[in-house]
Parts: sequence; structure tokens; C-alpha cells
Amino acid sequence: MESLNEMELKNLINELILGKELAKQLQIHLNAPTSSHETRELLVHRIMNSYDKALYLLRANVIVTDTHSAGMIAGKAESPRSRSTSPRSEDSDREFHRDQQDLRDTPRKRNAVSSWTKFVQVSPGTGLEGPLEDGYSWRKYGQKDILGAKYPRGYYRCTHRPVQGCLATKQVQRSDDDPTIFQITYRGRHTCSQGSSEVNPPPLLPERSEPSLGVNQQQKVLSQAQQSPHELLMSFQTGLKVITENIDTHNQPFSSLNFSSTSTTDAERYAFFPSIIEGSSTINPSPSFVSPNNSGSSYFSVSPSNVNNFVGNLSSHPSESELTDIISAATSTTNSPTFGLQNPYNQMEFEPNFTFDNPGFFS
DNA sequence: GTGATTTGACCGAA
DNA sequence: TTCGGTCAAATCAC
Repeated sequence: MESLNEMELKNLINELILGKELAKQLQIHLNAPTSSHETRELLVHRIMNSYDKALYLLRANVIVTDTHSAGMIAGKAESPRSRSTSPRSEDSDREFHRDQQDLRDTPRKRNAVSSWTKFVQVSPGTGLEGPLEDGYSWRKYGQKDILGAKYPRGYYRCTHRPVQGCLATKQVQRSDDDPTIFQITYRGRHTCSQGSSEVNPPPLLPERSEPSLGVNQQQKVLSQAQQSPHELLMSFQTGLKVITENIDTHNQPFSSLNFSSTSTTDAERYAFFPSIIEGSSTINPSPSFVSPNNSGSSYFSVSPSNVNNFVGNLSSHPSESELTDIISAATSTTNSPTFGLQNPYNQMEFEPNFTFDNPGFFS
């Protein structure tokens, strides 16, 4: 495994320190006859969550190392979208056409198509499980039991393939170790109008469990789960209140708090650890930059400093106002329903058709 | 009736 | 020869 970068290392250390502090608290509560069972449970959950995040950091680093094309994970690496619709350099142009040629001429040739992988975790208790809706319409064309894998792999292709010849595909594989984690491997790029010009793609929300839902069913889930930004923020802040309260005097299940519940989602992780995705932490895409098919600035970006503050504050039990400020700052750049904390899956990554070499980006 | 999913068979890369 | 990826008929859902 490659060494963690400074940002990731800091986050990792923070999580481990937090876990240690929580363990100390648990020890105190174990020796205190007045301590309630719920409090102890709560601490156990938080400890596990802390370790979960730490492991996620390490795991993400493995992903960057091992993934064939890790653009989705490491922002500093080549984004798959960097070879998309508006190639700037000759090299990227050649690369683009070679990929297209590979897709057409040798569609079954393994590892010949640009691919990138992302890992998505869902909350087991929310009822919303499975791989994420990612703004594109996919049609399942196969499912296969994979050798050594506990769960079958689902094969999806772009719905617009028959009409527009879009060759984008994705594979969804549930993790053996953690069934709440899905490995989604995208192959090829969207050449359909949906992928290249859609202004307001559906917000990204979890699909149901594997085997996944159809498009219609996914959209049902979407409609059920959609909330306004204000509602999201309010609910988020409501959850934040829990963390600022004295756990000894409240028996509210911690699962209601996204940040520290055992049902940790990518929303939390990505909100806390954008460096997992951004790799070097030097890329802090503006909303207009992140997604070409989402010109409504639906993606909020979390700067490394914000994350440092966030993680640091989290470790020392930040006040509600501090957290609110952080969230407010983070959300101030957004004005669409796909507010990043609710739909984090794309906030730290780049849509498959994103182009770094977009002529307007670096200007 | 239409469109999406399921699933066994087939193909081809490794 | 094995196994991952795709095809296509059957089935399901709306």
C-alpha cells in the first residue's frame, strides 16, 4: 500500500485519537454503576464508527493503489472524465478514440476499456440500500456469480445504448467483508445526450438492495427520499444537536446522528474525508467545475481546511454553532436539492464524462 | 402491451 | 481450461 498523504494521515490519526478517547469514556462508564446501558451502547457504536472511518481511510488508499484507473477516487489522478467529450490534447484525444475503438471492435477484451471504481456504503437501517443512482439511466443486462465473491455481480449498460449507441457500462459488486459497501466499476463513457448535456440529472440517492432496482423503481426511491436543501440542512443540524449534548442524559439512539452512528454512510465519510476522493487534497473543485451535467452547482466542495477543522472539532466535541457554521459554509455554494451531504457520492468525484481539459475550466 | 429484469448459455481473454 | 462478460429468451412489473 502506498503511503497516505498528509491529509489522509491527519484524518486517520484524528479518527484513531477519537476512538481512543471514546474507549476511555467507555471504560469510565463501565466502572460507573449509574451509567446506563444505552450510554455504553452509544459509546461502543461511536468507537466502532470511529474505527470504521479509519479503516475506510486506509481502504480508500488501497483503492487508489489497486484500481486500474483511480480517477474517481483520487482527484489528482486522471479523471475518467478527463478523456471525455472535449479532449484538449492530442494524447487525450488519441486515448479517447482508442477507448472508443476498443469498445466497438473488441467489446469483450478485458481491461481494454477505461474504467474506474468507486466504493459506496449504504446505511443498513435506512431501508435505502444498494448502489447509488448516479444521474444516468442504466439497464441491467446480466448478473454473474463471481468466483470467491459472496454476492453476485450485476452488469448494467446505459439505457440509451440501442438508440444513441452509448457504450457506458457499470458493474455493481457487493463487498464480501461489508455487505453495506458496493463496489461500482464504470467502464467506458457516456456518449448519450443524457450523459453529456443533461442539465439537471436526478439527485444521487441509494438504490435498493442488490439485485438492484430498475430505473422506475430507482426513481420511486428517489422521489421518496428527496428533500429540500432546507429540510436536509435542518435535519442535519437536528442530528448535530445530538453530538453536542450530554450523552449521559439522553438516550436518543445514536443511529439518528449520521456522523457517528454505526450506520455510517458515504455522506458522512465524504463530508469528513474528501481527501479520500481527492487524493492530494489540492483539488478543490468549484461547483461549476465538478459536473458538466449539473450546471446548477449541486455539488458542494469541502476544502481540506474545512475538513481539518471538522475532524478536529469532531474529535473534541464541537459546539453546535461550530458545526452549524461548518455546514453552512459547506452548503453556501449550493442551491440545488442535491446538496452534497445528502448526496455525497458525486461531490468528491467526477462524473464519468467530466473533462479536466475542458477549455473553460482552467481559464 | 411494453419495457425492464432474470437467468442460463455462449464467447473469448487469460 | 477457467472464469468474467455478454447475449437473448423467459419472466415479471407496471
